[in-house]
Amino acid sequence: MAALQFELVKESTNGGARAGTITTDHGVIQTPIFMPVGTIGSVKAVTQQQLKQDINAQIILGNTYHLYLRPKMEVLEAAGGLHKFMGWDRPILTDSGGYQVFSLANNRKIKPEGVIFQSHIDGSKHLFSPENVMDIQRTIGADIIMAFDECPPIPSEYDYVRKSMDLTHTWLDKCFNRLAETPDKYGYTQNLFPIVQGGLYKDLRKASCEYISSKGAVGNAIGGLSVGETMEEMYEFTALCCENLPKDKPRYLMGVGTPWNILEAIDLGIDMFDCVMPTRNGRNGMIFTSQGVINIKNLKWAKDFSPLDPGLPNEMSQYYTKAYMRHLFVADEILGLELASIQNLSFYLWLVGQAREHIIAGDYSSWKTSMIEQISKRL
RNA sequence: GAGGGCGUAGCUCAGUAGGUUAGAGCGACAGUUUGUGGCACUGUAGGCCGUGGGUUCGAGACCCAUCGUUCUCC
Repeated sequence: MAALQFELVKESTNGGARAGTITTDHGVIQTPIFMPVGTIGSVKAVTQQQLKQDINAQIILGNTYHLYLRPKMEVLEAAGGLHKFMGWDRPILTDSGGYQVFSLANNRKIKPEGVIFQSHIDGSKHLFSPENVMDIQRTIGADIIMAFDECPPIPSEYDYVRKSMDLTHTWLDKCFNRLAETPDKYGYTQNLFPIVQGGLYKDLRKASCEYISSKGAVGNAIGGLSVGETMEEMYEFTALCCENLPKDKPRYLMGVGTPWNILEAIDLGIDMFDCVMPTRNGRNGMIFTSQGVINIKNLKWAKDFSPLDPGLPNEMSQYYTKAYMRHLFVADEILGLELASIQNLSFYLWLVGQAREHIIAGDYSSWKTSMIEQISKRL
């Protein structure tokens, strides 16, 4: 089996946007792509069949930290990896748990050799090091695995961010070494993506990009954004990273974002995205549609019997009405969570598919401007 | 018929020894959510405190009457 390959299909002439294909041992991904988040082996409220048939997800995410705690490695190993365990034969990417260093800040301690986490489930303590995070990701068996990094909050002091970045770089070397020492477990290739850090400091970001680029990885990720900065800062630093990361490798902007964030970042040269927003916000009643954003709990939808999203080709978006969706949410019905998740993910996947088509057609920038205006409206 | 309990926000109820603009939970309405611990979080509106008298500087609290409701006994 072969390492991940990235092929550029088309590049914009008046921006950084590009269309490409990523080939993995579990199939091809057409970029730019959005990857639904399935932290513990489940894209919450959505079945694998729906992911394929309704949403057209090409790759999904898992999370090392969460899968390690549940169902635990012995189960995943016995199952033959996460693909078989959850019944998903398309590509999977696992995040390393680096983000949990940030999001579970109250329950961990950072040391040079790794991070000691206190489990949010039973309070037990676990050391996550670059080495054992690689081992864990070997057992989970994702096609793309992420380096173990530290994601400092924004704002953070320069000295802290610099030290944190150095630590992330040191850990990166250890990740590569460990991966080289250990064989693929399930007969297909696992590909390590390093992660750029450096906070909101241009010199650090640039240095991090250079260091990450020097590793010659098959793909590269930008971390440490969408953690408290303004939208302008996020775009500025995304642009800076794109300029300083290899052109011929996929670029993954971690944790981003809103639909309009994604369209802007595509224009800057990003190929891959993931975000909990379509699923988590969907479960809280925020519906993304091709016409704009809906808070489905609002009274104004109570008697609106128009389709949830008349602009999507997706069957579910045509079949159910806004009024029915509001009813499901007000009544706290489980089906509402499911339909909202499917709608939002369908929309995200539709949107990046449209972006790809317009990149190939050569009119991405003008399309992007009008599309952002349309989809960011509050309905 | 006799005796007792209870009437405070849409609902369920708190309201200390009578002391400024009467509170909570739920519900309603709205806002937030960016490499997912947490169908979560934040806010706003909504009350002649059943009604009418009285005591008092001051009553949701005390007294009288009245209406409603509920329980026990005959």
